[in-house]
Amino acid sequence: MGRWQPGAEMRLAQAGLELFLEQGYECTTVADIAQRAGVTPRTFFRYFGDKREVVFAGGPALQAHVVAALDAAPQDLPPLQAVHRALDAVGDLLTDRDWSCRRHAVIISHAELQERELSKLSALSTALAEALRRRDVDAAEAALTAETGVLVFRTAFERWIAEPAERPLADVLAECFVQLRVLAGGWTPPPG
Amino acid sequence: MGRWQPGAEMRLAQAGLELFLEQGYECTTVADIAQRAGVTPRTFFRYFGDKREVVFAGGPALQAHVVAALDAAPQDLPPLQAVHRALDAVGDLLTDRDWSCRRHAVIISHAELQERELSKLSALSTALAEALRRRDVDAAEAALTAETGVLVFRTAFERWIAEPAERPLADVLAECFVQLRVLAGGWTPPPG
DNA sequence: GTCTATAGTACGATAGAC
DNA sequence: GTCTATCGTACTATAGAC
Repeated sequence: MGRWQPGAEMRLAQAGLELFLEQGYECTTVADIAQRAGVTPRTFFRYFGDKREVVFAGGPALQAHVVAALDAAPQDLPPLQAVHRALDAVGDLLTDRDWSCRRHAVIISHAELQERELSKLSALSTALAEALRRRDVDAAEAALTAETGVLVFRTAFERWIAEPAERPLADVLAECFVQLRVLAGGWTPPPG
Repeated sequence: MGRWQPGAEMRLAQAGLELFLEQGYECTTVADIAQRAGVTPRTFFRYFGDKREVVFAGGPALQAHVVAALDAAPQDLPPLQAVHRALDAVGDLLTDRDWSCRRHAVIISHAELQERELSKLSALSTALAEALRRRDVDAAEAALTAETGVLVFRTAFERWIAEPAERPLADVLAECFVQLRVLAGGWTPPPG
């Protein structure tokens, strides 16, 4: 066995989330997180560019999953419906609703983390826009469609977290897409 | 004459933008900005919570102007059209396109500033949603409508900056709203 | 792994406007 | 005198350089 335990990144991510919940984001130093994970602050900055990043540890994998889902969606789907299909795939990796709630509570507890969250979702938009371009969607339309899809997802996610009743995230997402169509195009769902 | 020149905040904002353009955001310290503005770093932090804020000096006034425009819009307008009307009012205060370009160039030059920009636009969304609630729009619909409007505005602003031809921002904004309706609701503009 | 620059905070002092 | 804006200093923590 080596000089150090494997899985430093995961230990750091878990320690960070725990400490932010226990004593708050501001009152937690990088040194605290590193100590709980059994490494030095130097190692923390090896895995995470800054203190905020520790909250977004699983992000790249999630983004790759969503982009793959968009690439796998039927080619004849209209762009926004394809994006909807892709965002449904988030549910595959967000199985632990309790963890999502805790993580969300940490994020809304501090402006720095909310900023970073917006930045991460913006990066997801960009990645989805690139995937739309691979489907021969015009660049301007791709950008607007991807941003719109991510906005609807964000709205749906926040409702899902806030709701007491535990219904599938995909249901809330579909509901929000209907609401977007209503407010944007004046479309109303058919009766019955 | 007093010990200090008036208008420290405006001098700091101008010095900050200049220095970020001249030598880059990273290579500019708060002390540099303070020195060019003729104050100490301590005074910088009196006016701006952190180094990034200096780029967003005019923000609160702009937001108040847009919110006032939404409050002044006819009550019978559908929510998203009222938001569109409000965002048209941004053009009243963004008269200097050259300055907008320089400011935009600074923002896209560094991730920290892009993050803060998203955060500011998010705050604008929240303020517009509150204004929609004053028009008796349901809370969930107000939030989604405001976010959608700001998203369309952001897209329009970026196109306006990128375009070589100098057409009014309001024209680009209208174009983007049409594109949103098309991609969201399948609506197409009437021929002729 | 150690060292250092910079961001950002806390407290106190000072100088002018009124 | 009060109020407000500036400055000085000492300090912690982040983040990057060596």
